[in-house]
Amino acid sequence: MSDQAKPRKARHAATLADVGREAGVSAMAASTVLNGARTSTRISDETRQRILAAADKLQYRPNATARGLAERRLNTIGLATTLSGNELNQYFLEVFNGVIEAAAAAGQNTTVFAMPDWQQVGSRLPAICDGRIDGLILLAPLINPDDAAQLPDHTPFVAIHANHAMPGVGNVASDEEAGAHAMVAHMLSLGHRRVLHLAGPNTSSGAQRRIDGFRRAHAEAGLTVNPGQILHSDYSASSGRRVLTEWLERHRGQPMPEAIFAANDAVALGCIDILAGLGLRVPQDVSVVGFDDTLLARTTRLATVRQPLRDMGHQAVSLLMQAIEAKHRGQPARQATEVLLPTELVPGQTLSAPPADTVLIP
Amino acid sequence: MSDQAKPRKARHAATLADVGREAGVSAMAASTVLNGARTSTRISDETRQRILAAADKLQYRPNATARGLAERRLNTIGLATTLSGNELNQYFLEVFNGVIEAAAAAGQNTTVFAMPDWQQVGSRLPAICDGRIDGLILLAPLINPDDAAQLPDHTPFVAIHANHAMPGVGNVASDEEAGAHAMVAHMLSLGHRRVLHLAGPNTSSGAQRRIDGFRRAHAEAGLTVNPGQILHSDYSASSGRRVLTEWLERHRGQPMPEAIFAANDAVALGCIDILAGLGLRVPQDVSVVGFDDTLLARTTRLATVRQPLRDMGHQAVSLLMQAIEAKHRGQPARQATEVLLPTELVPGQTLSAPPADTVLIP
DNA sequence: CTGAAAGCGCTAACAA
DNA sequence: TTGTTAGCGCTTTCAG
Repeated sequence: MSDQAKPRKARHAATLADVGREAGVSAMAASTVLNGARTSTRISDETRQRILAAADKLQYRPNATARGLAERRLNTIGLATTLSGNELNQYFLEVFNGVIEAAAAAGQNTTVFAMPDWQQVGSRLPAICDGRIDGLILLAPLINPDDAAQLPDHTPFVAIHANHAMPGVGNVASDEEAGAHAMVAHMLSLGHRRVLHLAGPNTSSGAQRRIDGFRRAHAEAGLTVNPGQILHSDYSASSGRRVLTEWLERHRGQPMPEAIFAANDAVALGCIDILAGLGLRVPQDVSVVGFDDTLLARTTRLATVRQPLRDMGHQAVSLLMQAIEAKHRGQPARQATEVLLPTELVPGQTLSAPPADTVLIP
Repeated sequence: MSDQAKPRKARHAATLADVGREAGVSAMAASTVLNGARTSTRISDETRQRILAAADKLQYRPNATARGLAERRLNTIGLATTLSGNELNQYFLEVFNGVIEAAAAAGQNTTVFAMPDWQQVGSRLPAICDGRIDGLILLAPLINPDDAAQLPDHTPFVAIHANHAMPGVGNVASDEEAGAHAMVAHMLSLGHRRVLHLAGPNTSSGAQRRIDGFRRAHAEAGLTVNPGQILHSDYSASSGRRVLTEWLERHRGQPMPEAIFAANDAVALGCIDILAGLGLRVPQDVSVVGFDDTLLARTTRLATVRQPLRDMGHQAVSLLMQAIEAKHRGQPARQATEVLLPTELVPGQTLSAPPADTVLIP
C-alpha cells in the first residue's frame, strides 16, 4: 500500500532532508540555517523562518555521527588514565574536574578511557584514535620511549605529568621538586630533624622529583639523609598503613621520627590512622604532611603541598584544543609545548613544631 | 599532472576502499574481513590473507564515525551528573568507577556530561542524544515529572537514585532507609540517646529516606525525635562544619549530643574536624558516623553505612545495555526495571558507646 | 539567494 | 565466494 520504504533499522528522528521537504527547500538550505554551515551564502529571512518552523514541528535533531563523518570532527576529547589498584583515585578526580570544565567551556565532550596499566596503551591507543575523539589527554602516563614514538600521528596528544618527554606531545606539569623542597625546608625550619619520607613507587617519576626536593632541602640545611629515611609505598592509604607499620615494628623502642612527609594525601592519612592506633597525637607527637591537596586533604585539614590539579586539567585542554584547531586548519599539529605550574604550601592542622621530648616508638 | 583529487580537508588515514584497491578486491570484502561485518558470506583464506596484508601495509584504521553512522551506534554510553558546588564529588567517583568498569567489559566507552544543575537537563539532554551516545545513565537526577516526560525517546535511559520514577526509565537504588535505620538502631542499642542528624539538603530525596530511617529507628526504640535534632546541610564537608558550628554556638553550655549521624562521609569528616577543634575526642566524647562508604571513609576509618556504589554503576550499565540491545533489535526499548540493592554497616573507628559522663558544649 | 551533486567511510541487501 | 548498489545524515563545492 505505502510507497514508504521499510528500513530494517530504525532511522534517526528527523533529518535535514525531512525538514527541507517540509519547508519546501533543499536539505542544504536547512543545514545552513539550522547548523550554521559556513557555506558562502545566506538565506532570506522568509525561508529561514519556514525552515525553523519545520524543524520545530518535526523536532529536528542534528546527528552527531553524520556531522562527525563529514567534518572529520566529533567535538569530543579523550582522557586516558589507569585504574590503579582497581580504583580511580583522588588525583584523577581533581584533574578530571578541571578537564571536564574546560572541555565544556570549549564546547567539547569528554570521554574517559581507563586501562588496567600503561603497558596496554601501545595496543589500545591506536584503536581509540579512530575518529571518536579529536584529541587525547594522557594522565600521568608511564610510557616507554619506544611506545611514545609509535603514537598515531593523526590525533593530537597532550600529557599531564608525563614520565618522559614524548615527541610532539605537549606536557603540563607542576613543579613537584620545588613543592617538596619548600615543604621540607619549612619542616626543617620548624625544628624537625628526623623526617621520614614515605615516597611513592619507584616507577613514578613524580615520586623521584619529590625525593629530589626532600634531599635538596636537607642538603641546604646541612643535614644528611640516610637511606633508611626514605621508604616506598604506592599512592594508597592502605599501602601507607602497611609500610609505616612494618617500619615502626622494625624500629620499636627507638626514637619516633618527629615528622612524616608522605607521597600524597592518601598515604598521609594512612599514616595518621596508624599513629592514632598507637595512641600518638598528630601533630603534637608527630607531624604528618601530604602532597597534592586533593579533596581528601581539604576535608581533613591535612597539611599538604598543593598541586593545581584542576588548573592543570584546564591547561591541558587548552593546549589540546590549540593542537586540534591547528590540525584542522592543516597546520602541523604536533608541537611539544611544556607548561610548568607552581606548587603551594597548605598549612593545615597536622604540622607543628616537633615535641619538646623525644617520643619512643611503642 | 596528477589525477588525484586534492581535498581541502585531510582525509582519514586509509579506508576500506584503499585496502580493497591494494588487495585487488572490493571494499566490502575488506569490511567483512577486517571489521567482521555480519553479512551472510565468507571470504576465501587466500583473499583474506591478501586483505590482511594490505591493511597492515596501509595501516588501516576503522573510522568510528562512519561505522556509527551506518550502524546507528557508537558503542559509547553517557553518564550525566552535576558539578555540585562546582566540584565532582566522591559519590560520583565511586559510581563512575563502577560504570567505567562495566562499560569497558561490555566494549563500551563512557562519556561524561556534567552540568551545573539539573534544571538544565531539560534543555541539554536532547542535544546530547544526537547519536554520539547509545544510551545515558542519569546519576542522582533531580528531575521534575514534566521534564521526565519530555525525555527524547530514541535513546535508552537508566537512572541511579532517581528522585522520581520516570516513565520507561529503569532505576538502580540502594535501600537508604533501611541503611539509615540499621545504623541508628545500632547506635541506640549502644546506649546513645541524644543523636543529632546532620541531614542532606531538602531537595534530596535520598536525604529524606535517611531521615525516615532515622525516625523509624527512634520510634521502634520508643524514643521521640524532636525537631531541633535534625539539621540540614548540603553534602559537603564545609557545609557540615558550618552547620554544626552554628548549632553548637546556639546550644553553648548545654549537653553535647552523644553522637552525630551525618548525611554522608564528607559531612561526617567536617563534624569531626569541628569537634577536634573544640578539644573533643571522637569517639570517646562524641561518636560520629557517615553515609556512603566512599574513599573518604575508607581512608579515615570512618564508621559509615556502605552503599554499593560501584556495584550500582555495574547494574546501571547492565540495565542500559539490555535496553540498547533491545532497541537495536527493534524491540521496545523502554522498560522501567527497578533494582534495589542492600546497604551494609561499616564499623570503622569513630563509633563507640556514649561517654559515661555528659559532656557539655564548650 | 538557492539547489543539485558529490563525497565523508562504512555496512547491508541483492545479484552474479 | 565475490562484486554491485544503495544508503546512513550532513557539508561543501559549484552552478544556476
